Amino acid sequence: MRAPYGLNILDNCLTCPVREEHIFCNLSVPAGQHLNEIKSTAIYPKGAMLFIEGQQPRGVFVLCTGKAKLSTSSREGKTIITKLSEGGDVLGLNAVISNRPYEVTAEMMEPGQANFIPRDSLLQFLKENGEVAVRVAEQLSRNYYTAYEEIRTLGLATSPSEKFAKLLLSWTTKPAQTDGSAQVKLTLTHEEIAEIIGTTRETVSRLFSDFKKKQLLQLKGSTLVIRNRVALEKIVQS
Amino acid sequence: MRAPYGLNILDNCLTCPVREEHIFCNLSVPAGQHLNEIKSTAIYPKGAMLFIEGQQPRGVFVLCTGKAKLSTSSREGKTIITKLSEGGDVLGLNAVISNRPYEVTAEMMEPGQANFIPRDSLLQFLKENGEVAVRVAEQLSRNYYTAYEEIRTLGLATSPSEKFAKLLLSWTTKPAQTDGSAQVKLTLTHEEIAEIIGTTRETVSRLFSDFKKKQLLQLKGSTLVIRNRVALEKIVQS
DNA sequence: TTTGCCTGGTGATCGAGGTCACTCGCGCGT
DNA sequence: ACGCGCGAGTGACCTCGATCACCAGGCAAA
Repeated sequence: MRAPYGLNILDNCLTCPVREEHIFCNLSVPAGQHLNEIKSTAIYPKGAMLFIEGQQPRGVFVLCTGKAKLSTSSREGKTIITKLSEGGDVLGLNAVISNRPYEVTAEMMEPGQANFIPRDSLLQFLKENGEVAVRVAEQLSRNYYTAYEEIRTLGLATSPSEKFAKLLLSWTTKPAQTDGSAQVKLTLTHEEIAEIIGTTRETVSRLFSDFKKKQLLQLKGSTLVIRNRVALEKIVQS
Repeated sequence: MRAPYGLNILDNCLTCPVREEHIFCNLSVPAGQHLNEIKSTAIYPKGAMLFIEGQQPRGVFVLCTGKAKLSTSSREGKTIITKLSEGGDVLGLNAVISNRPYEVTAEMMEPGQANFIPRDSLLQFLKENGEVAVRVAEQLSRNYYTAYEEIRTLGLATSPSEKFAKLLLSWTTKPAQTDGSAQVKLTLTHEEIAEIIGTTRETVSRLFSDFKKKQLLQLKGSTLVIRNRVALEKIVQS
């Protein structure tokens, strides 16, 4: 099955590669079938807005492929990115459950597919499937912990270099590699990194220069190489 | 019934003055009785720690009277206060539901009574009382929104004066009074205010001076008088 | 190719606010 | 009365990072 933007559509949750981690997919057969009926799927281009901060919640989006960023802005235009989402993430859950406006804007950074589940159908589905409701509660509290991590970063880690180091480490905790070096594909612009750690484009640029000079990292094309993990951890401290 | 610290113990949830707003109190009779059996109650002095960040969750605390502050700290000792709690609030809910360590420390600021519900009993109770489980989910998402408000304050409202103005306004949105002035009893030290808005004691002190000079506020003993609400709102902007 | 536009790098400047160092005043216990 | 400790007010200093202002390279559309 072919689709726009050169992507294949995943129209069957049973063969979906993100099936395992997914709170709405790895379900009992009847529940899964019910969910298949109420969901609709679509491919979104880069830059597409799944939903915008302040909108009334229409439903949740289940990101299958692609990447999205969640952000919130002030009226003067300052923006912070609060989370980067990948395949398997459920977006807009809190707003739907509490029936309050979306607290963030969700924008596609890389084209990808997302399933949409309308609010009413979802709530009905949850009432009928207690098992899934429990997963939703767990997901909500995971979201809450993520939010608190953000609060700690913004409120306690004072200097940009500290936050930058923290971010770099968060990108490489997953592979937990070898000697002390690790590689990451760098897909964010300096501007976006600045919005994550709450500083300016220029400062991020200077931080890269600094850290390169101090042998903490290295750039091979768009691949970021962490050279000295322990030194980064010492910068983070807090 | 008399108790330490000159406080009366509320031993009956049915006559509790915070009964209405309380997610665990305003229940059906059988559920309320069940809850009464699994809860224990105690009076805590000022400075008492209900629980500490990082501890495994033992259970939730239902604050009946008194005030508590929730805070999180970095290793170097920097602290931010994330929430001030009053009668009716449920503390530690997220940690209990998700079985992760308490994400904050809860410390009594004014002596008061709290009911304790052990984790196991609560989870069992929730399984048997779906209605209450729903309220818990709603409470979780309320907590989440509060956390996001905090993220916005820390990440978007850049200057201390902006955050300070925001805080002052948050203290007086409730009475929504008369002409444009409002009164609040000031119970926090400058140090604590600094920990709420993420700055230093000295800066808070200077902000009070500044705002007094600009006729925005006034101090009568420990009573804070907001003199010019609109001007504060203009400072907040964002 | 040319023309933009977006991203990135870097210097210069400047001001807000953190830090340090006092002092003052009040309440409290002995 | 005395000393003590805590909260508060304020001046002096100095650092860090935001801001402004350029410029260079890469990439895409015309």
